[in-house]
Amino acid sequence: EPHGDNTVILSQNNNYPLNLNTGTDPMLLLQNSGHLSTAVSGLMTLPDNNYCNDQQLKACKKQKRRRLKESGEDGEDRQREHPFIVTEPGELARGKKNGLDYLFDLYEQCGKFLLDVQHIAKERGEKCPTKVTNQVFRHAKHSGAGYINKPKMRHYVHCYALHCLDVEQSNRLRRTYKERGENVGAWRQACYYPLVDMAKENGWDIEGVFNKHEKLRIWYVPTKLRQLCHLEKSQQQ
Amino acid sequence: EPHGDNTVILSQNNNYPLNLNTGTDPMLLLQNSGHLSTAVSGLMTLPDNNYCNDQQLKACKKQKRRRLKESGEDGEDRQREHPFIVTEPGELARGKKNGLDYLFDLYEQCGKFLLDVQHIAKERGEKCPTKVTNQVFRHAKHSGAGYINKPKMRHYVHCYALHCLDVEQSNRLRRTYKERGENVGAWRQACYYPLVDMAKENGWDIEGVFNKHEKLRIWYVPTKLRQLCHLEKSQQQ
DNA sequence: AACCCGGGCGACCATCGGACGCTGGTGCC
DNA sequence: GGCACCAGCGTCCGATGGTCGCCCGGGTT
Repeated sequence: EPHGDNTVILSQNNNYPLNLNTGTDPMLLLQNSGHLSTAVSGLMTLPDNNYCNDQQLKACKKQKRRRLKESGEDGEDRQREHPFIVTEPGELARGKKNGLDYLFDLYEQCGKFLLDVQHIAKERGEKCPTKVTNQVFRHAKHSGAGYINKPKMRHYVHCYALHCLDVEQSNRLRRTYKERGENVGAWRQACYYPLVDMAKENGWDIEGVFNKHEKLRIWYVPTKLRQLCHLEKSQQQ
Repeated sequence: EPHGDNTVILSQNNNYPLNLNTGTDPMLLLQNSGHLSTAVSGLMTLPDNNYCNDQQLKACKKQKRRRLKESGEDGEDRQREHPFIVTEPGELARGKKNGLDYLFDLYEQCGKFLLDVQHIAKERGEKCPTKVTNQVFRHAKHSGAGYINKPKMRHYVHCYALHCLDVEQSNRLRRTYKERGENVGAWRQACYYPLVDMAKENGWDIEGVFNKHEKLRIWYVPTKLRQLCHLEKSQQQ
């Protein structure tokens, strides 16, 4: 049973979120303060998944995608990036994989691209973004950084956040997950909970947590993280 | 020759913007520092007015509008608000008109509605707007403030800005324009230039000028004002 | 070679900020 | 009453933030 990021599963009988991909509880792998997450009854699907389910529309979309692919200018397809694997700090990924240091460097690159965009905007007297926007991704692509794209960067923001806010804990988490042979998805899920802890210590203001950190301020707080904080807060008292 | 807000006209032979509605130069009415606006050659239309000019589309739109009006539920049309007139501070508008104190009060009301929306968002763990957004206008409408709407509020933001940042000057401007029997459009145009002055004193950072003021921070800087600042800056040196 | 797992990212959607210009209220003659 | 003026705001538009799930790379058998 595969599940996407939209499904956050909290176990019924203990206080920790359960990762279904591996069948192991990721929180057991963490030496954190460990008093998070009160009981939640059953599975929880957080987002209001209102995507259109119309059959014809879906078929149409699929056809369009195929058509684009086939007609595509003699197949000069951009290769997709190698997938990430869980690596220790400083470790280079072997084979056709990318490591997490590289992932985090992508966020630093985006920060630089944002600075570019801000300078250009100021020069032109246009409105000046404070966050990494579509415009920044477009600028990155035009500047030759075709390996940067919005869905990827948004997907791992909270992982980068943990890396920024508590390198020690982030590094520990990486080592632990690597050791146990967990996949990237499991590591990514696990990154949420230390952040919820930090939000708690900051009066549940996760936005504020991001804004206090120079490098984090430019990233939107992921919906999922905000929801987890809210859920946890309302369970707490 | 009527012209909309999209046309900013700078006279060729003096240093001040010219208001075409009245044929009088609004800057002559201002006792401000008065060293703004270097020469600009000829008429300037600031926005890139890329509106679709297709005939059929326009006809279609017009028909749609008419249809909506005709089919409209037995004509329980919302009456439009009385137009604003230039009033002195404290002066109540006579007849079927509204005064400028009332206009500015609308901005205060929007500020309150934003606070509501922020509280609700925080309660629900949703993302919390820092500016007056569509959502705030919707909330205002639902709360019975049907007289508040986005186009109106955006139209006069810079007038409210002047009122916030320098009541004295704002009041003087109102009195002068009233005295001379200028219409609201002329007064509104005149409000731009003192703000450009302030931006100049603030290193041309109009965004910063807005952000420093508690009540102004929640309003987007109008495009036109930003453009005027940019134009003025690039003429200056 | 065949298979399946899992994750990269193209493409979609609701909604946003922003603006135009029609419509009709209003005062004047 | 008729007319001309002008501004309120309904309605549109391009672009945004946000996300899904198709597709295929890659490792395993």
